[in-house]
Amino acid sequence: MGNKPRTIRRSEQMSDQIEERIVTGVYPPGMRLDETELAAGLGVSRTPIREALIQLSSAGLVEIRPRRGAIVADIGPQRLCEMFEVMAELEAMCGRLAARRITEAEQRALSDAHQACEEARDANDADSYYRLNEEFHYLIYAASHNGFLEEQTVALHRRLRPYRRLQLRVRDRMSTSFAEHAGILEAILTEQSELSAERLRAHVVVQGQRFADLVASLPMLGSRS
Amino acid sequence: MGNKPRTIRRSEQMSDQIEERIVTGVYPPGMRLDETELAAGLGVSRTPIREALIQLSSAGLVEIRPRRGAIVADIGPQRLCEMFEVMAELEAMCGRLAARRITEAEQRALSDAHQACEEARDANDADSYYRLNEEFHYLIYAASHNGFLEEQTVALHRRLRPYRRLQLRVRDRMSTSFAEHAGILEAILTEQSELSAERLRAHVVVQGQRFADLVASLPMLGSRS
DNA sequence: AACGGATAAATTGCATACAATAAAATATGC
DNA sequence: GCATATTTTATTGTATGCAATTTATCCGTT
Repeated sequence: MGNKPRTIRRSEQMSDQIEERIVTGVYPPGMRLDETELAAGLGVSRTPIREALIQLSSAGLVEIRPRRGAIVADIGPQRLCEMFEVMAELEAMCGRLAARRITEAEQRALSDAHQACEEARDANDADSYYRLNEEFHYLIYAASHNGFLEEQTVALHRRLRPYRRLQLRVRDRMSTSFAEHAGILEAILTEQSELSAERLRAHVVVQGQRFADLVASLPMLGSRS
Repeated sequence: MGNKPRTIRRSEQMSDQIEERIVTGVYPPGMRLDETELAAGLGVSRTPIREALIQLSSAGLVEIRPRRGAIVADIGPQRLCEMFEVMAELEAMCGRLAARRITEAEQRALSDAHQACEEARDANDADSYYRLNEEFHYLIYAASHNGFLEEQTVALHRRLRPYRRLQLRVRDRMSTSFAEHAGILEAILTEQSELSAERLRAHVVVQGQRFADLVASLPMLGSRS
């Protein structure tokens, strides 16, 4: 697909770097992000760092408190549930549109992705499954043929990523997830738009609920300086 | 309601200023935003301006092309339709949740807002109606009791505002809009969540379509430097 | 010894200076 | 005379310096 103008701005690169470290948990929620420290660590001046932090703040990944510095966004259980609620609806919308608009090539790609998930499940490879699961979902977003919706959904997905990581190890996660995927795939391939939407919504909602339970059990996680 | 920590950052203020001028059409889509010029005009240095532009870029209101400066986002008809499609779904979701969760106080406020709209319609006061219409919708967002959803919906609403302005003068816009509002209000007050969602979706979709027609008729508007 | 206030240190926010790149203008060759 | 190459100019991107405010430390008082 058409790759964008490819920015060479340092602040963009810094933003990507920091975002990567946030979503992979290197910088855990609540961690303080010192501008000078980051600048020194990444080998640039404070200016690109500041610009990157502002960008990440707009994306909701960090929180900037005036005169008090930036911290990795530490989203409370309440708000997290709200975000999953919206995520479920966005995914449902992607599914509804995808069922109506998916091309044959996209159908094949989606089926392939599903099969790849199956192999990862059989191999009990959680890391691979996580990655392939993501690809499966992203293909649905793209098949909606609504570029704006795709972007919004991807953005929110990324934003929830640091929290989703926590539920990787839940018992039988892969099997239930895969079974749900099968239902979703079938609904999309048979162009049942409302059924696709419904199944995707349920798929995400259950993730959110699972997650909420997990959060409730773990009192709190790394609020480090 | 709870007002936030109230930032004193200049870049935030600049961002608000520039956003205001964009959504009110003072800075029309496609217009070049010169950092030095803006800085001089707003009485600050380039730094807060740059930070503001980055923020607005994240919000989708301006587009920053590397080394080539920023322009007010000029969204094509295609993408605009996509955005209205998403907007319709977000509003529908707000309506669905609002119907289930609205409090009695919020019911009264919503009814009052509706009545205010009626008065503006009777007075044939388009400007007032536009403002009151916005309030009506915002009350529904808030009544969803999902703060994240509310934020996202408001953000997208704002982003579409410069384009919505164009259809203010469509014949009988107020009357049809008001009639649709009546149906929406009734569905919410009787707690019919799916009906609320459906009517809100239709209400927004029709806006999007009206707008698309309008865009198609006007070949293009102000792409000036 | 604990609490409160004053001073000191550190960090953010803004302004300015400089460097790098793209656009414009001018000159040059055919 | 037009197209192309080169210089000039303007604007963005980055670094640094300074001021303002917050946070930490230290000392005095109760």
